[in-house]
Amino acid sequence: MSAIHEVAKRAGVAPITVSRVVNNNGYVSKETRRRVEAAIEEMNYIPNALGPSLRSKRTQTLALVLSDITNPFWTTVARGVEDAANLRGHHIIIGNTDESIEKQDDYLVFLSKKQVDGFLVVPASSYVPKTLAKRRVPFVILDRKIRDAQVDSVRGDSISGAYRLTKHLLDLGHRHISIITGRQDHSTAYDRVQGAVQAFEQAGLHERPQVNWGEYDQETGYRFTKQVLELTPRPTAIFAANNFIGIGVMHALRESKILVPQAMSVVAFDDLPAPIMVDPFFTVAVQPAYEMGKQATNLLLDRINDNGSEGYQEIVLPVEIIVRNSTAVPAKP
Amino acid sequence: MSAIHEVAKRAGVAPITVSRVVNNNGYVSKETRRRVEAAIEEMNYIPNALGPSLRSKRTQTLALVLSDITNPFWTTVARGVEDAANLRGHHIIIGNTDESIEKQDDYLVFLSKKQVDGFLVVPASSYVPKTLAKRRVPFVILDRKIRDAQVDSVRGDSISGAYRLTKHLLDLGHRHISIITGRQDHSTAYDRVQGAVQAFEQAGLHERPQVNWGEYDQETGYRFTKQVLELTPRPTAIFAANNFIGIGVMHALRESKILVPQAMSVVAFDDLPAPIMVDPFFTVAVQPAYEMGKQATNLLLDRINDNGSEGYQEIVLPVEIIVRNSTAVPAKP
DNA sequence: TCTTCTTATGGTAAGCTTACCACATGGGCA
DNA sequence: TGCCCATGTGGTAAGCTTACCATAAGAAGA
Repeated sequence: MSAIHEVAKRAGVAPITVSRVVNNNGYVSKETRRRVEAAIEEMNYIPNALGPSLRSKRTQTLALVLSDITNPFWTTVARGVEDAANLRGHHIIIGNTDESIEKQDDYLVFLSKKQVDGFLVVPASSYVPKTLAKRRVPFVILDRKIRDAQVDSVRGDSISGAYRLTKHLLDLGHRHISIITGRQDHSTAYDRVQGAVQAFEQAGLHERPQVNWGEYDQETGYRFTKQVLELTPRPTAIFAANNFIGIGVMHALRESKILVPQAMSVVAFDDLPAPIMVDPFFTVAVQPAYEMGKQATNLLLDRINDNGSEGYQEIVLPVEIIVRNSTAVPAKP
Repeated sequence: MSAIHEVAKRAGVAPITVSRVVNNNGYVSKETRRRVEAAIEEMNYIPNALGPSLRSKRTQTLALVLSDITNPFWTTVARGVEDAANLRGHHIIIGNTDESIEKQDDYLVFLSKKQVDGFLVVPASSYVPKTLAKRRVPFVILDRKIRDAQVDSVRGDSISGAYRLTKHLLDLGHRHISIITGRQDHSTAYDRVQGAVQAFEQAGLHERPQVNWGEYDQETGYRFTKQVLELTPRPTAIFAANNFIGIGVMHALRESKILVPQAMSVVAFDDLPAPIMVDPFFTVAVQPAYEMGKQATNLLLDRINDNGSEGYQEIVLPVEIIVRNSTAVPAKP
C-alpha cells in the first residue's frame, strides 16, 4: 500500500485529501486538515516525487555535464548553477567527462533515462552531442561554441579577453610571445589564439604569436614552456590559455630558474578564486564563472518553462583583465 | 501511449518483449530482437527509468550534501564520490549547505522526496540531521563526528594530524603557538585543538596553545591573526585548522609585513590540490580527500545493497604531514 | 421553491516499466 | 506415445501520486 494511502487510512480520509493537504490546494476543512497533518507527522510521511514526475514528466532536476569539477573555474560555475537551480526549486546532477566524448555520451544517455528536465553541457567536442541532437530535451551549451548549429549557449568573451591580455603585453614592449593553449577544436582555445593574433594585427605589427596547441592541463603548460625556452630568439612572454596551463608554465619556469616577470612575463586566462590564493600574482583575464553558471541555468529553466523556442540565445559574458605582478617590461637583451 | 508501447507497436510485439531486448534478459528470438532493435533505433527510444524506480524503489542516485563545493577540499571529495558512484552505476546530486542547518534540512527533505538511494552528508551540526534520523534511508556521515549516535562515518584523523603538526612546531622550538580553528561544535575543529594540546602534554611542557574559535573561512584566519599579533608575548607560530583559514592568516601576515617563516611559522590542515598551486609553500596535514569520498561512497553503496546493518563502521583515514617552507626555527627574541 | 455556487470529499485512471504468471510450440527422451 | 523442458511471447497488475470528474450538502440568490 502506498505511503499516501497509509497516511490517508490513519487520518480516515482518501489519499487525494492527503494530497490536498500536502500541496495546499483544493478544499479541505480545518478539522480534516488537522487530522491529516497529525497523521503525516506521526508517520514521518514524505511524499514520493516519482509519482508526480511520472505523470508530469518533470523531475525538477537538471544535469550539469562538464569536463572536471576539480578545476576551480568549473567548481565556481557549478556553484553558480547550483544556486540558481536551487532558487527555482531544482536540483542538479553533476557528471565529469574528463573531455572524453564517450564519457560525455554515456552520461547524457543515463541522465536522459532519469528524465532530467534539461542539460547544461560543456561539450567535449565542437559538435552538439548526438544524444541531445536526436531528442527534444532542452539544453544549454556552456563555455564553448558549437559548429553548424543554432543552440542556446553561454560563454565568456575569449576573443576580447585574449586581445586585451595580448595588447597589455604588446604595450609593455613584448614582441616575441608564445601562446600555450588547448585543443584546436575547442572554441575557447581557438578564440584565445584569434584574439591574440588580432592584437598583433591591430598594433600594425608584422610579428605573430608563436602558438602551441595542447590540452587545458598543467602538463601541457609545463612541457611547452620547456620547448619555448629553447626557441631562438627566446620569447619574452608566455600567454597561458587557462589557469592549469598557467601553473604548469610557472613550474617549468621555476625549475629553469627563470624569474617572473623579470626574465619572462606570463599572462593567463581564468583566475584562481580569491579564497584559495595566498598571493594573487598572475596577470589574468577573468571570466565571470559564477555568473556564467547562473545565467546558463536561468536560460535553461526559461526554456524548460516556455518551451516556445523563439530563436536561440547566445550569451557572451565580458571578461575582466587584472594586471598583477607576472608581467613587466621585457628585459633588454 | 507510453514510449515502450510505441516501440512495441512498431516492431509488432508486446511492450514486455521490448523490455526484454533492452535489458537483455528472458528469451527473445533473433528475428524479433532484430525488429525491436530497429524500432528502438528509428524512434530514438531511451527507456524511462522512472517506471522501474517506482517499482524497485531504487533510483541509482546518491545525494552529496556538503558545506561548500567551492572549497578545493570538498571539490576533491566530491570528485572521489562521483567517480566511485559512477563506477557502480550511480549518479550524484550535490547540495551546498554553507553550514546552515536549515539549508541542510531543506535539502534532505527535498532529496528524500526524490527517493535518492542514500545520503553522504557533511553535517552542519554535530547531530544526525533529523530527517535522516527519522527515516530508514542509508546514509554516511562525512568528515565529522556525531554525538550520541552510532552511524557509518568516514573522516580524516584530525587528532593525529594536529598532534604531528604541532609536534613539528615544538620540535623546531616553538612554545607560543596560536591555533585558529572552526566552530567548537564541529568535531574536526575540536579534534584539531585536542591533537595540538596532546602534543604539548606529551612533550611534557607546561605551556598550552592559545586557541581561537571561529569559522572555517578566510575571514576568520585574517581577523584572528590580527589579534594574535597583538598578544604578549607574541606567538611564534600559527596553526590554521583548515586551508581557508590558512590563507586568511597569510593575508593578514603579509599585510602586517611579517615574514613567513622567519618571523612567524604557519602550519595548516588540508592542502590545496597540486594542480592549482603555483608554489607549494605551506607545511600541512593532508587529508586524503579523494579517498575519503571514494570510501564513503563505497561504504554507502554496500549499505544500500545488503541493508543488513551489522554494526556501524567508523573509518578514520590517516593524514600525511608535508613539511614545506612555512615553518622554521623561531627567531631569537 | 428552485437554481447555482461554494465548500468538501472521494473514485478512477493515467503515467512507464517490469515481475509474475500463463500460454504455446517444438524437440528430446523414456 | 506421452511427458518434460527449453524457448518464445504476451496479459495483468503494481508501484505512487494527482488530474479530472463525480457527488453531496449547505448557502446564497432569483
